[in-house]
Order: sequence, then C-alpha cells, then structure tokens
Amino acid sequence: MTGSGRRGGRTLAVAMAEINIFLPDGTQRSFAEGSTATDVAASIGRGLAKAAVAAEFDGHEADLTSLLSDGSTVAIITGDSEPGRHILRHSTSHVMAQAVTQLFPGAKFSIGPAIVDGFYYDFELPDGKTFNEDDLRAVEVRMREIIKADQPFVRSEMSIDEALELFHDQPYKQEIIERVRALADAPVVSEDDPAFDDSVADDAAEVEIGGTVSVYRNSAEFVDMCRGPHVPSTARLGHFRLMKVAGAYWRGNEKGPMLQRIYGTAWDSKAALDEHLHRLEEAEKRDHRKLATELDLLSFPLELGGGLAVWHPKGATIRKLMEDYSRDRHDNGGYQFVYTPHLANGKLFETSGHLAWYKDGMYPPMEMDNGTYYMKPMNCPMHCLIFRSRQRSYRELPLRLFELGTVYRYERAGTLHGLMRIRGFTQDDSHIYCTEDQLQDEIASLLDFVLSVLRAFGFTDFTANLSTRDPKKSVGSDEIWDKATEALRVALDRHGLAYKIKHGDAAFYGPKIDIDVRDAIGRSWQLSTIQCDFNLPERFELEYVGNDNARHQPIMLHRALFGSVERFFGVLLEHFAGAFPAWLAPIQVRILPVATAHEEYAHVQAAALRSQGFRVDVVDANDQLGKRIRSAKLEKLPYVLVVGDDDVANNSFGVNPRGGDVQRGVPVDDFATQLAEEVARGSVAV
RNA sequence: GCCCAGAUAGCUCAGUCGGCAGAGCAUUUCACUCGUAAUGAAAAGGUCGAGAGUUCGAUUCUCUCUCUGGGCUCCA
Repeated sequence: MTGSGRRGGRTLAVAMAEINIFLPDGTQRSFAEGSTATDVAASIGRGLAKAAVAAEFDGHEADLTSLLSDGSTVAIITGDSEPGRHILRHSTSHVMAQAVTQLFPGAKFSIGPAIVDGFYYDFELPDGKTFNEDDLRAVEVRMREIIKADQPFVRSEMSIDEALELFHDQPYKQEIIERVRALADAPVVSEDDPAFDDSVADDAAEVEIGGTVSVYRNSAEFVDMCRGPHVPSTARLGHFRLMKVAGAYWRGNEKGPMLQRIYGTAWDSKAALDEHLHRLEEAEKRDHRKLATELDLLSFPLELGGGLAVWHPKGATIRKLMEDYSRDRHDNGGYQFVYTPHLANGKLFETSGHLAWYKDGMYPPMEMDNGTYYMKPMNCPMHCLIFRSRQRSYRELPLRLFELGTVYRYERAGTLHGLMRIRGFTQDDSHIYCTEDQLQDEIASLLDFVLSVLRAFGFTDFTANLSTRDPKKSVGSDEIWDKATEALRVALDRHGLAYKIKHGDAAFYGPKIDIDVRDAIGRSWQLSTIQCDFNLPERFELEYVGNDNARHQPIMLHRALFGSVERFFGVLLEHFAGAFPAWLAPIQVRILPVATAHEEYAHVQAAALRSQGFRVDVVDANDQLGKRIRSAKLEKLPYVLVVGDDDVANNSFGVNPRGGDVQRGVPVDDFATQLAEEVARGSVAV
C-alpha cells in the first residue's frame, strides 16, 4: 500500500524502510525495518511506546501487527486525527516551499508551520518581488505536480556545521540554526517561567535540540530543515488550497524585513476541504459589516473618516436596548452613574500617565487659549477626579462609579476592522474603589455579575485568561500584586471557570482577568475584562479615611462587561447572524394586511400592540403578500402577522414566526401575552 | 505604520483594448387586491472614491491621497 494515498481514518504516515515512533513530548525515534514492539519497548520504555502519538512504518503490515500483537499500543496516525492533520499540513507547506523555490529561483524561505485549519510559509523573493493571485495559482499547479510525483520525505540528521553549509544561501535558515546552537547550551526553560521565550521555542520546534539538526529531503533539489514528522511521501497530500498572500514581519519584528506569507488550507479528504470552505462561506455570511448594511443598522460613511460609524434607526434601537439593559443591571448592582466630558486638558493625562505611555494611541492635541486639550482615550482619570472631589470615608467603599463613556483612540490605519476595531467607541466602564480587605469579595461578585450579563445576551460558553505580573515593567509592591492575583485566581476557581494563566501579560499597573466567549459558530471573542490598578490611586493621590481615623490608599478596579458597546454589538450581530431575539429586535412584529380592505384592522392592531410596548410596523397591500413576506423574512423579523377576512371577523392573527410554522387564527390577546413572555424571558439574567 | 488586493447607482455587480455609462434588486408612479419567501409596466437614480499627470479626449493609463478588505505589527 505504499504510496497508495490511503486516508480518511486509515494509515497516513508511512516512512521508507524504517519505523518512526512519535512521542508525546514531540521527539521522534527511529527503528530499523523489522523492529518489533519488544525492540521499541527496550529502547524507549513500554510506557512511552504506548503513549506514542504516531508511528511511521514501511508499508509492511506485518511489522505493525507484530508491534500490536506484542501488546504495545502504537497509535498509527491517520489523516482525520488532529496530529494527522498537523502532519499533512506541515508537509503541504514543505511542498509549497519546494514549488516556490522552483518557480522563483533565488527565493529565500524562513518558516512554514501548520496552523489552525492549514499552514503558511514565509518567503523573500529576489529583487523585492511580491506574489500576486496568478502566482498563487501557478504555485498550486506546481504543488500538484510534486504531489503526483509521489516523492518520499527522507529524514536525515547532521551536525550544526553541516547544516550551516547545506543552507549557506538561506539566511533565515542560518539564523534559526545559530539560535538553536545557542539553545543547545542554554538551560531548559519551562513555559510557565517568566523567562520563557516564544520565538526560541518556535525555532526549537524546527529542529532537534542537542547538537544535531534534522532535515527532510523529498527530491534531489529540495531539502528543508525540520524536526518532522512528515507524511512518507507527497502522494499522501492533495486536498489543499492556497488561500491568500500577506505581508508578515520576519520574527514578527516591525523593524525587521517584511516577508511574503502564503496561507493555505489542507485536509485529508475532499469532503473535509469542501466542508472547511463551506464554513468560511457561512462565517462570511454572518460578517457584521455585511449584515449591518443589509439590515440597515449602521454605516461607516467615507466623509467621517476611517473607523467612525453612524448608527441608523434600527441599529440605534438595538444599541439602546443593550444600553438600557446594562444601565438597569448596574442600577440594581450597587453602581452610581456618572457622566464625564469627551475631552480634557492635557494636564489630566500627564497626571494619569497616559500622555507618557500612550500618546501614540491618542488623537493629536488641540491647542486652546488656556492649554492643550486631548480627546479622552480612557474614562478612568475622570472617575478618579470624582473620587477625589471630596474626602472619602471607608463607609462609602466599595464605591462603584459607572458610565457609558465614549472614548477616542487613534488606532493605526491598518488595524481598523468594522466595529471590532474602531476609533470612537463607548465603554460600559466602571471604576470600583475599595479597601484591600474588600478586594476578594468584590472580585468574586464582579465575576458573577459579568457572567450573568453575558448569559442574558445568549452566550453560554466562557473561558478566562488570568494575566500576571511582568516584573520587568510594573508598579506596586510584591505583596499587593500577590494579594490581587490571588483574589482573581480564587474568584475563577470558585466559579469553576476554565482559565489559562498568561504569565507576564498583565499591564504594568496590575493583574487582570479577561473573559472570552464562544459564539454560535464556535469562534472565540474576548469581551469582558476585570483589571486591578495600583497605579492611578498613587498618581491621583487617592485616599479614604479608615475606621482607624487614618488615611489609606484605596485599590482601584477597572471593569467593562461589553468591553466596547460597538464591538459587543458586532459580536452579537455575528452570533445571532442578524436574527436578534425578540427582546432585542428593532422591529418585533410586522403586520401584513392581505388586501386593502384589511389595512384598517392591521393599523388598529398595530397601535394596540405598540401601546403594550411592542415594536410593530405595518406594510400595506401595495405588493403581493408573498413578496411582503419574503421581504420581512430577509429582514429577519421575529414575527410576521398576516391579517385577512377571517382575522377581522374573529379578532385574530395569522402568525408566521421566524424559523417556525404558520399558525392561523391566533387570538389577538393570546399572541400579545405570548410575545410579552418571550420578551421578558429573553433578557432575564441567569 | 508595513505587505497584498480593491473602490462603477442605495445594495450586489457587469463594462469601457482611451471616444456621451449598463443590469438585477431597492426607490417612486400607475395598474393589480392577492391567505404565507419575488405580479406587470413605466420613471427616476452616477463628477465611475478625491487630486494631479499623460492625451485632441481619462471612469479606463501613470502618480499621490482617502477609504475598504486580507494579513503582519500594535492594543499602555
């Protein structure tokens, strides 16, 4: 079966004339043809052999059988498993590099890892040439030829010096090899260690650590440094597509050279590839920018400039409902509402430190007769002024100030993205001032509050990130950092919320929790944040009088649930694919009279429903009923009510719900009662 | 900010090898009055993103800018 290209739950990985066992730690051991499980167990230990994530063998089923019959469980990697997809994607990226070097002589290549759903490879073309769409198609064609040629991937190992010689005309490969040489002598650093360096780990993933470098050759002219593993030969590949070309900095360094990155997707079967492409189409259909236009919710007029939106009536209705709900919850949650202006004298941002650290992210200054003014990039300094406006007692704490505060940030032009990254946006922002003793309880109840509000908007799947101190850049004592970090951790544990610790990822002023939510099609969005701040209370010299009649500095918490109202709106729009639940729908009910004779009844009923607080409109019988229904469906309205002779006679509606079956003759009062229940249920906090 | 690709009617798009700009949907009007996803006819709708250059002539070619999309970087 060698080279037969079996896939789909069957053997994918087969090597030439040897057995390769892939161990869970990412290393690989090779055994000569004919080795048995006894040999394997003797060499690497039975436990490790059992835990192996994959094995390559020579297409001799007898060898495999002997491995298995000996009792060692050696997993054979298949194309429809996660490690299998990883291997075939990485192998496809090698083939792409091979095709590129053939079509573009002199191309330098750097790294080409497997990523979610696919792979990429970064290139530098001679004379600063760049890829275009036609180049991509040409590369695809060449790749298919290589795949058809059924070239075996042959692994070999060499010394670092030999590798440097082999890749003498590949400067990026040489740089990686040099880094690995340095790494071989350096102590092993765990991922949890603050000194852990991602980029070194990436390099280490390319090659073996320990003085040798492994390379894979799959034809006379193409060899690439790689730790492996790979599929045994190129014929095992084939269900791929090159998706796009993009610029990418070498090692992600903005000051470094810009390479050409080609992204591709690769799967073990045509069905899996088609399914993936279909998923992309579905995600595209839910794109909030597309839906915002189709549903007439908002727009980004050219005349306004980049990253600035205007809200049309329907979008504004949804936004108002979101904001009303938020205000209501905060009102009941012990928050006090404040308002602050959109711009301020630069002295304020000098005091807060924003000008010193964040000036590039702020709109440029406005010179005025009595000073220099800036649009506010944050609400916190202003809330601190409110705290400081008079002497505070411990009896007032925790003091929770809340504002739907609109801020302006000069996001770099290339980073703008619809509502998700925008230059003027509104935070559901609160700053909580509390004592050290109150910190634990405050954070715990805050986490309750955050999750409850998110659930009310239809999200159920959450994960959290806990970002801890970066000792190289932080203010505040060890003691207070430990205490705050512990408070955040305890709150997460108490909730049983899954969380990852991001070491050293905290802002300089304090640790934080970020909440990610999964939407209806499984994408993850970072929304809420809870941040401790030991910096601003110091800078603004905030204090309260304690029960010991002495002055103390409060701890400050920043927190936002939506994060930004605009971004949250965008996420909701994609989550619901524009079909907002009844409590948020800008138009909940549309009444369609069958003919002109029923228009009066339709308008009377619409007025009656409006008086009960529902959002209702009527479309008169100028068009055919079918057309008006179609139009209402495209607008994704929760309820279409058709009224004709029967309904006028019986005081009823023909109810056509979104995603449900038509029901004729529903009594008017029954419909109103049921809709009221649905609306009330929709926004209930869980 | 950097790399690539774009910008034509409200929307989705076609087109002009440089010579008065096109469709469907939406809009308006007229006819039709219809029971659950597209009735028919007509009208109106455009400085072809902005500016400069080349040209007898530019929406089309060149350059700059603006904005958008995909990435990279960034998001204190």
